[in-house]
Amino acid sequence: MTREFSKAYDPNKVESRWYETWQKNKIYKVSEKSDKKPYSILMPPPNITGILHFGHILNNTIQDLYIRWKRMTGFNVCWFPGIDHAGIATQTRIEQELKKENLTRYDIGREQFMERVWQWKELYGGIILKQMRLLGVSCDWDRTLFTMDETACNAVREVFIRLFDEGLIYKGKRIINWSPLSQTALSDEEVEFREVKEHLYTLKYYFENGTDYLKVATVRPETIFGDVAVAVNPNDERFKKLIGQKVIVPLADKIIPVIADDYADPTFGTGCVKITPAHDPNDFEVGKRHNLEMPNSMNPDATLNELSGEFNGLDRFKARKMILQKLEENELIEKIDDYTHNVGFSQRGGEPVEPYLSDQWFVDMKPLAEEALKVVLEEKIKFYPNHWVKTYQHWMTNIRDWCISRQLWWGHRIPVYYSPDGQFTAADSEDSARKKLNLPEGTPLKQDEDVVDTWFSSWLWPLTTMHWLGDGKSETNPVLEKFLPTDLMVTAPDIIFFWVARMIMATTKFKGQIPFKDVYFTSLIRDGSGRKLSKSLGNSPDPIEIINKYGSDAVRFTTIYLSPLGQDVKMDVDVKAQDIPSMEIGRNFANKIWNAGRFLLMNKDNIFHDDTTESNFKQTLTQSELSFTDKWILSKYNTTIRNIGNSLDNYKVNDYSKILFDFIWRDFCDWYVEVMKVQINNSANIEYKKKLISFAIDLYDKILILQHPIMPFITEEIWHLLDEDRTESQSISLLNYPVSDENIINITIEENFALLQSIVEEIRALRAGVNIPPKIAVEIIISCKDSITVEFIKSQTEMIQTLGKCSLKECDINLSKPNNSLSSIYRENEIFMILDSSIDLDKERLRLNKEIERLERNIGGSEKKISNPGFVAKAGDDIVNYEKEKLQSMKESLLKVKSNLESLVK
RNA sequence: GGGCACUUAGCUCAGUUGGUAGAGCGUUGCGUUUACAUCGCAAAUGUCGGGGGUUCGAAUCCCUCAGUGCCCACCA
Repeated sequence: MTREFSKAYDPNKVESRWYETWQKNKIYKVSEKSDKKPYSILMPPPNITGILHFGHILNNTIQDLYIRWKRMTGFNVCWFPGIDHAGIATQTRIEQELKKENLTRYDIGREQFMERVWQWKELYGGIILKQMRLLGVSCDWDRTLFTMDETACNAVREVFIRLFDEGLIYKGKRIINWSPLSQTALSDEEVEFREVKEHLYTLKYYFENGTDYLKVATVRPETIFGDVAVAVNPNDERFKKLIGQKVIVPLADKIIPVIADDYADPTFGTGCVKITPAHDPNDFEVGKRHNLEMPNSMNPDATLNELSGEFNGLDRFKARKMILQKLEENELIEKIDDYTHNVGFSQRGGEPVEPYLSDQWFVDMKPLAEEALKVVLEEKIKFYPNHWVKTYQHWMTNIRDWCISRQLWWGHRIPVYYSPDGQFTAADSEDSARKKLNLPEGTPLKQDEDVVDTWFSSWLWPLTTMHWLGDGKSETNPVLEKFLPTDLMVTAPDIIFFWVARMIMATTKFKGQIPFKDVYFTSLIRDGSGRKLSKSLGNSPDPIEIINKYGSDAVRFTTIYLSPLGQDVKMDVDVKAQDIPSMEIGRNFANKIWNAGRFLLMNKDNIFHDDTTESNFKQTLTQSELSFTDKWILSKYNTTIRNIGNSLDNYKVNDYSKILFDFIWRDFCDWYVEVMKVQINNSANIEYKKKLISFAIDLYDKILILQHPIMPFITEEIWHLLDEDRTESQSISLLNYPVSDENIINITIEENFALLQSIVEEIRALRAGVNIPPKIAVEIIISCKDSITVEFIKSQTEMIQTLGKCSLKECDINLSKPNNSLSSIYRENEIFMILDSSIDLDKERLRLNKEIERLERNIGGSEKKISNPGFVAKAGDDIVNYEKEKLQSMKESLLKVKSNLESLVK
């Protein structure tokens, strides 16, 4: 062999070479000018601080699979890649670096800080996109968008202004989720609730004049310095007469009223609740209703402030301890109970979120949600799996305003300008702000210091990737016209609200179009004990290591193979060894595919060398030269193509992988190749052999195309090896995906081949049952149920003999069982295996007895069914007839097995 | 508290419109036949979570109970 075709497949020698070649030849370059039907996908942009994890692998493999498949089925595909600036994560990263130099961002100032971030972005920000290349993703990298690119910035600004002008963005003083660690507001979606075991402290709030006190329960005694009232339920008889009286806040010497509000639940705690409007959303509402003051007793870093007297400057949790101590000393604690409740934690920082009263910007979501819900309920956008629609609907109908301002520097700065006298407006420049506010030229304006939530740029992703500017002047362009709406969005379900829902809102609102037609919610990858793979849990091996170990194709295949639509995937992770052993599925499969190709080429070479005519291999078998098995594999091949199409159309990607796995391994390798060997060995006709091998290579070529979307590298490599004329600039990924030819699918042939397979398997089972070594060719006699079967089996004598390692002595109808023989029945055909006398027959008797038991059991069930008048009357004719035939067949088999057993007893 | 999903062989999961169950891994036995030991051949293992209902017939449809996972809300 002249080619490099090692015994075992080595992905490391293949994968990176091909990726470079594809890039060099720009084969995935996209033009919006193509006449082909468009097909597009938006790549969910990974964070610039991120590194590749298994979520990305699954997600991008699915996308690449569809991109490659659609590209090969005649579409002009465009996969828009990109990367997200990830406000909080990135800023935190840079601040950590500054900390090493004993600096804070305030020391170097906003401008310099931004420079640092951009420098960092240039150095490390693209790592994850480079890692994704290892996966073989076939996107057009020239179209990569960064959410802080100028066009994206413009769009964010314009959208902000537009919503502001429509009154859909407003500024408000509200209780928001405050992250003390990042010192910024968060949206509701960025808060995770976890169950925490704490204590419920019942404190004594003494009446202003008197020795009696009110019992007030709280889990957060550190917030007492923000108390402005104690609320009781107006219908609570116990406290009715106390309403309007004054009590003293413990340790604070502050006098507050007892008020009546429905919020107080008489059945909970003591029935009295302290009202701290600046530190609890419910208390805030009570405060508003009663027009109460809203003193803030905390600093942005969650230390107590000067309101808290001697506790000023203490961290909230330390303060709690100290305050409790002091309360204890002053006998102000009535009792302490264990208490388990849910506490909100910052999703990114991991620390408990502080409900915090502050001025923030909000988007009024209700007007946007209406249309966004409609397009999903009307199935203009379809969710796969469909059950996510309910989740989506629930969120959309109970939607709350989105807090979009972040007290960060890294991000899109809020385009709002303030005049010295407190007027403000949103505008794209100071000048236009002055105009909007009717201020004289030269009036100094101050821009808002805050930036918007990262997701405020992400929600425009369908538009910004396609160069939409949002300024009303360029509402469309050739890219938008071609590729919007996109066809598929592939994403994890955990960002359905963060991202999917908001993209739908933004695109319907600003463009009047849906952003995508189908949404595929991927599985979540979990470890053996069901935990989500994550860096913080330390249960996620580095995907790069796994790819290096098993190959990208193997990782792609295994991941898809194990990921059913709509269900999470458990993988046997071995973090210590940086290993995921189940990746062997894909690696072994790749090796199998490799070796099948190797087999074909070895044969091609052998036959070529034997050939004196030197004619080429372009000639293949004619229709009349096709053998039964050739026709069978063609039928199976076309069935496979049809099934693949159905699976992919319905987003059953793991079905797709299984269909190909079974077809290539079970049908093509286990059976067709084995039969092919017989066909080659049994023919002396070199022309026939050449045609046969050409036929097989031709078929294998197409099988590789079928497999290409899920295993791009190995299929490209073998496809090139199979034909030396193929040049480097040619690619299997640009070929047409085979189309199923229904006329070639032949059920009769598939059934007959199944009979052949079963007969061979019966023979193998018989000899395995008595441990006959494979070198001994046993003698077989087959007694068939009819002459058609006799004819068929005789035509397959060579196959049966070779595959069953036997010699077929006789085949006819109604042959009787020879002495010293084993027997087996398959669909009323009896197979006898002649033994050389001395073999112990006990095992065989046991086996036959078991078979009799099984048959009798099934016959019993079947008879019961048929004798049931309801069954015969109500079941369909075909089912009743089928049942009758089955019963008849089983009965005949039973007779035969019984008589075979008797012959052994003799 | 509300919602969604899941419960099938030791493990991970298939099971299309209801007709008494399949695959891969693992286990056991045999095997080195010139594609492949990252392989081949064969074998064993299941009252399809419990109970009830609809039906001639339920892993499949309905109800209920139990368990697991996730999402939403979040009473001090």
